[in-house]
Amino acid sequence: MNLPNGKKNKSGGFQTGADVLEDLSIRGFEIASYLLEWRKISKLKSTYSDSLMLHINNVTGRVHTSFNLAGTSTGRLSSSDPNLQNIPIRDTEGKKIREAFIAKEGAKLLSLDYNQIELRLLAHIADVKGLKNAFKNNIDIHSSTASQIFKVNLNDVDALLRRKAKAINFGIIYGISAFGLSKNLKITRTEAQEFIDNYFKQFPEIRDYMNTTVETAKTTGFVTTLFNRKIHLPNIGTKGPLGGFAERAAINAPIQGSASDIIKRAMIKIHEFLKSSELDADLLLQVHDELIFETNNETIDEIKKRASEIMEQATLPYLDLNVPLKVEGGHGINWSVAH
DNA sequence: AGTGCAGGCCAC
DNA sequence: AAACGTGGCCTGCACT
Repeated sequence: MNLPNGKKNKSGGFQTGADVLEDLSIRGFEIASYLLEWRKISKLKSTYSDSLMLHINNVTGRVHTSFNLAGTSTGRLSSSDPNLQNIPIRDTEGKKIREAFIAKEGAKLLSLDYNQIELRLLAHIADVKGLKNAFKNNIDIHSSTASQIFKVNLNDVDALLRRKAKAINFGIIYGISAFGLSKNLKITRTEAQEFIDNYFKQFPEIRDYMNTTVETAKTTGFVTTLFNRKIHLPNIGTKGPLGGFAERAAINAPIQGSASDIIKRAMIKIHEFLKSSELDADLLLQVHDELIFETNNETIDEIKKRASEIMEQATLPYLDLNVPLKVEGGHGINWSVAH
């Protein structure tokens, strides 16, 4: 179509992913933006609108998922038939899907989610002073990070600096590379490498954590969560791309895995609490760092208070974190409002 | 008609 | 050699 040539995929065709189309669109090729729009709408229609209808149970009138308790390497749950852990939330069209999930008459949906649990656990596990201080003082973590790595006052952190710091914070949890960060932020690899160097200069404990974690994994073949659950890494230490994937998984697994241990402990404690109380509430869903309840209108505030407290204290008595866990909540007539 | 893979894209 | 972690579902296509 006389479009500029892009990269080939392994089948020999041109890549047409969203990042490629976005670039073409910016460069004035209108067809790319139309295709992006069509892809977005058809994704919502086929995967969510059409499919969820077919999953409505004709006895209960509800959609019921299946949770797989042993389907991930890190200890997370997974959800299927339908997957209710990837319901859209980000853009306005997607939010309309969430609005379709409504509470029964006389009740509301209550969503309680852990604020930045993975970065908090990284701060604890790697004993990162710069991160721990920010969390203890309740400062927005991405702004705080931007302030520290770009050497500006907290008040002078603008949206762009915060966005960059946020991308780095996420990248760190995943086992960052200059290549990945540059692609994500649409900057050069040199710039990305400078960001990463600055980051490690401000938070040297994180570099130490990454190095020792990968070394341990190479020696033992596994890493562990804060609750001593093992995660095996059969490809660690091998040559080639698989070895690289295993190293990044080794860095990520203790963080993601510990977070999943914690929310599972919270779910058990909340179940026991609800069973022993007279409160009218049901735990409907878990979405990795979030629990969604359906609660009687009169008991929302009580459930919110008690369940949040259980979630925040869920590591006890086995483990006392040196960073506070924080739970935020919202409620409403549908899932979009609740979140 | 069923199976499997690749590419793409939704969530945390 | 690939290039940021964990998943599941959809379409299109090749294959049996």
